[in-house]
Amino acid sequence: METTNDQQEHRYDAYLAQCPCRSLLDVIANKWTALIVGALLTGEHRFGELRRQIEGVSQKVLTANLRALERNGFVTRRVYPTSPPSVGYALTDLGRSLAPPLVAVREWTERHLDDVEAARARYDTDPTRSGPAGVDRAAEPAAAR
Amino acid sequence: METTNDQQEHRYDAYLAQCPCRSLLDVIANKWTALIVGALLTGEHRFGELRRQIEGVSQKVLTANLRALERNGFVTRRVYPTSPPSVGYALTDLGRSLAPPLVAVREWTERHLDDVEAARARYDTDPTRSGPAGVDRAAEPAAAR
DNA sequence: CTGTATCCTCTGAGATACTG
DNA sequence: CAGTATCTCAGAGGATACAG
Repeated sequence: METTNDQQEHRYDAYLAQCPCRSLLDVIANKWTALIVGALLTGEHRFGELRRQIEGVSQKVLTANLRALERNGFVTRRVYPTSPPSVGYALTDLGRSLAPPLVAVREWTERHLDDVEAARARYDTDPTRSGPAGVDRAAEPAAAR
Repeated sequence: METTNDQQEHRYDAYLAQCPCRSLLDVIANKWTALIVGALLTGEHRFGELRRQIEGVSQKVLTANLRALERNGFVTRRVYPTSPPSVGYALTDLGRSLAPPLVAVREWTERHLDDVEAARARYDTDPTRSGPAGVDRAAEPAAAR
C-alpha cells in the first residue's frame, strides 16, 4: 500500500473535517499525552513510576491514556512475571518521533507562563469586558480542579 | 548576566500537580487551539474565514476558543466598523511564538497517520486483546459528523 | 456577519472499591 | 503492584434560535 510519494506529508489535511487525522490530532493534542510521552523519553518506566512522576493523574486516567498510546503505536507495554507483577512502558520509534513536538509544547508552557498570566490579568481587568470568556479552562484556580 | 543558579525556563514544571502551567498546558494542548493558531499564521483573518477554513468547527466552539486565546494573550480581536460588522483575529507576538510547536504537532499528525492506523489495525487484530482500549478517542470512525 | 443564549448529549476524569 | 469496575460530575461541544 505504500506509495513512494515524496509529497507524503500532504496527503492528509487536519483542516478538513472528514480527514481521519483530525481525530488523531485530538488524541495527540492532549495534556496527558504530552506529559506521558515526555516522561517516557528517559526510557522504560513502570506504571507506578509514571503515576508518581505525573503528579495528580489518577490511575484510571493514566491507564486509559497508556492504553490509547499503546493502541496508536506510541508506547509498548511489557509485563514482567516478577513476584509482585510489574509492567514497563516504553516509547516505540513512532512515539519517539512524536516526542519532540510534544516536549516543545510543554516547554513553551513552562517558559511563557508569566507572559500568559500577565495577559490574563490585563484581559480580566479591562473594564470594557465583564462576563467570563467562554472556554476558560483556567479562568479561576478555585482549588485543584 | 544572571548570577542566579536557577534557570529561568525551569521555574515551572508541568509535572507538578499544583503548578499553574498544568492548566495552561490543558488550554494549549487542544485540537482547536492548534488549528486556530495554525490558521492565523498567514495573517489576520475574519471570523467567517476561520470558520470556513477549520471545517467542522461550530461557531460556538470557535467563538469560545478565540475568546480563550484572546484572554491568554495569543490573539488580538479587532472590530471594524464596516457596514456589515466584521471582526479580524490575528496572532500576537506571544501567539506567534507558540505557533511553531503547535504546527509541528499538527504536521506530525498529518505525516504519520498511516503509521498510526497501521498500529491500530495491529492492536485491534491481536486476538489476545478483546475489549476496547480505554480512552479511545478515535476507536471507530462511526461516520463523520 | 458576528456573535450571544439555551438546551442537550457525550465523555473526560476524579473518587472509591475490588481483583490477579 | 497494576489494573478493572462503578458512580458521579463538570464541561466540551453540537443544534438551534435570536440579536446588534
